[in-house]
Amino acid sequence: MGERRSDTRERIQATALELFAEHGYEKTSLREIAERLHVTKAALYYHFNSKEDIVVSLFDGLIAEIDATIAWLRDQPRTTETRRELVQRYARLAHDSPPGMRRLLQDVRSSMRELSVGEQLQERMRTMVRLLTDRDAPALTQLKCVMALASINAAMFVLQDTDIAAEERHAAGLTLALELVG
Amino acid sequence: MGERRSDTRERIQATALELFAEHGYEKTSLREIAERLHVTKAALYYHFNSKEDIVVSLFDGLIAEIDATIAWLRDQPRTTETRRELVQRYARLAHDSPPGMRRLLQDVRSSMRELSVGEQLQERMRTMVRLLTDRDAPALTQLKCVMALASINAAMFVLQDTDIAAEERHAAGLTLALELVG
Amino acid sequence: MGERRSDTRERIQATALELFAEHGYEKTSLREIAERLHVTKAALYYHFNSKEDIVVSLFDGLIAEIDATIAWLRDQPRTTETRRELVQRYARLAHDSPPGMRRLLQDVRSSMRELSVGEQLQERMRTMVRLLTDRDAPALTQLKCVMALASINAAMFVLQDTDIAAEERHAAGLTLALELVG
Amino acid sequence: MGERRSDTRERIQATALELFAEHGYEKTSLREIAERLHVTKAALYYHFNSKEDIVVSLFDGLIAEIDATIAWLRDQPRTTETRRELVQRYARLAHDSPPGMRRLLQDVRSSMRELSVGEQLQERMRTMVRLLTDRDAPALTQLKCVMALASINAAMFVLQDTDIAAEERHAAGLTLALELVG
DNA sequence: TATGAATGAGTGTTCATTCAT
DNA sequence: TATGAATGAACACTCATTCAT
Repeated sequence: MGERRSDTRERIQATALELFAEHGYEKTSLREIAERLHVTKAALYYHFNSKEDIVVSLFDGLIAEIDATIAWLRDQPRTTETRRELVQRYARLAHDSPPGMRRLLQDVRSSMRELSVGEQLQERMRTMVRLLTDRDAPALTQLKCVMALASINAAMFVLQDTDIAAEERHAAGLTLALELVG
Repeated sequence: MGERRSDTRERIQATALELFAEHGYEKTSLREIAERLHVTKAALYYHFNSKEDIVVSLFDGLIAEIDATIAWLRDQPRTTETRRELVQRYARLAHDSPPGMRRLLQDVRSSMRELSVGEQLQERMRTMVRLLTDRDAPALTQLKCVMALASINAAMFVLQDTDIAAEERHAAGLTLALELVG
Repeated sequence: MGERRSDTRERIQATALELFAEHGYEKTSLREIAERLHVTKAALYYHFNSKEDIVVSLFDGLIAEIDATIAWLRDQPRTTETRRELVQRYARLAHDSPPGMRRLLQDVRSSMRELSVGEQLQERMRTMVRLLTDRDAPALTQLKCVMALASINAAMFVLQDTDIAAEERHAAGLTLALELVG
Repeated sequence: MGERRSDTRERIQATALELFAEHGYEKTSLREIAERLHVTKAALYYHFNSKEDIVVSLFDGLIAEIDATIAWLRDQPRTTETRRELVQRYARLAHDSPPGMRRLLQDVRSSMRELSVGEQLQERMRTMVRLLTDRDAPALTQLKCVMALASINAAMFVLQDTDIAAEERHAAGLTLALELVG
């Protein structure tokens, strides 16, 4: 043997991500996940403590990376250069996430409103914005910061039905984001 | 005489809006709505055919206004001036909607994904963007258009925990939107 | 004026008969009846005391006629001639009933099991059979009697998908019935 | 070891059959079934996908046997001998079914009108009749065929309140059926 | 002769979760 | 490392019925 050691946990995560992205967290039932994996619901509970635990596990790599970014950000001066660098890091993060991840992220505010992980993510976002601008910067400046990050996410979805390629959409998002943080 | 005649329908709508905005459409049950109104669930069904019917009714004023805007838009040349005018109209629409409405709107993409009314609203949004830019405009241009409208919505929510007043947030959203379609 | 005097009651009966025959008594709701008549459910309650009251009213003409037949039957000798005469009367009754009525009759045993009117009708049937044969006649004789009457009802329905005309089906039912009591 | 392994599914079927036979399919609620079994409604859904699924499961042994009979019938010449043989097979089927089954069967036409399984059973019946007689046989002949099978069912119920024993009733039904198919 | 508004009790169904094996 | 069996709480929805107007 050697490094077998049940990939089931990973398979659950992958399937859950697929389905959460497709129908949303609330509308996806554990039954669906289990069925698509040809295991029983109870099996899910062997690997995770609850439904929420599954979604949390999906995000914790990302959250760690965001935390690292925040840590780095704390040591930087609040200059335009820093802001551009942050935008680029964030874009890379988004770009390297699986598509389901990005889709899920998009919905965090609404579908996962009452989940702790939702609150955690939003908290991180707020922190980043706070670290990017003075807390008493004008509303417009702060809004631009927020929309910069939002643009990167949005780019992947809002032009989906056009014939613009994914890479081009991503590039457009990054360009706009950079423009917004000036 | 005058305006008696059971305002229950309106009260249902108001309460539903409150709760949908607070917890999302899916997570709000008819029981909650009924209880908050001190009526039975069955009473809701006297006034509406289904849960979806309630949420639809909340949106249909707005949808009509968007349709009017779209109709107007079709007759305009695709100039910067038109774009600015549209942004202003849209901002006015958003500004005049009750806060719950705006919140609900924010979540249309995710919480109301499988509802016909969700699809309808997104379709309208796509139409507006298509009418604002050439269909073969560069991705960046199109994305800016989308983010312009998004900024107006977002302004109300993303800076909510700061000490910036609602009016100032709204103004910032409008300013950014104008800049983006500029 | 003169003989106006609301035909609503009759219209309710007609519509109820239609729907009861189509979907069965249980599966037909007062809402459906009311909607098809373009009146409110409450209007039904002005004309009838309950849902059961409606179905009872549909049958009471028929029950009266059956009672008359039973009264006549009591005075007859239990001869073949009497049996043939009864069969003919019953066939005429069935033939003159609206098709919905016959269909409903067919289902009395099952769909209206817990309704008093169902029990009443079955009771009448049993009485007729008892009056036709000695109570200690062999099982076969009694069964034939029952099946004779059943044939008349069944004829209208069981061959419905063939290309045999209604009149011919009815005639076949009568012929078989006569043969059975013969 | 041996035959442990939760007989719950079978117990659900037995109880459902009882209740369906007693009050009809529509009037029997899952709550009643569950209560009589001292389980929760949700337990029923562990074993069956829906209420209809339960009733379908009750019939599928019978349907298989009817299908076998039909298959056999297809290979036979349409002689009196074949008809008599069929009647005997059918009588055996009926005789070997639990009483609730027969009762339920009796009501298929009316209480289970909108259920697929109801349509399936009726379809089988029509097929048998078609295979028994030429499709252009006189109405009377076809009707006799139908009533032959009906007699076997009816015999068990119509004389139930007399003091005739079940076995004698069954025999009478068979005798009449044989007489009818000539 | 109706209607508008509402109710209480019920329906079938789905869910996340548990636990002995 | 799983499964079979079950639960309790909820859900959207429908029904026959009532009653003031």
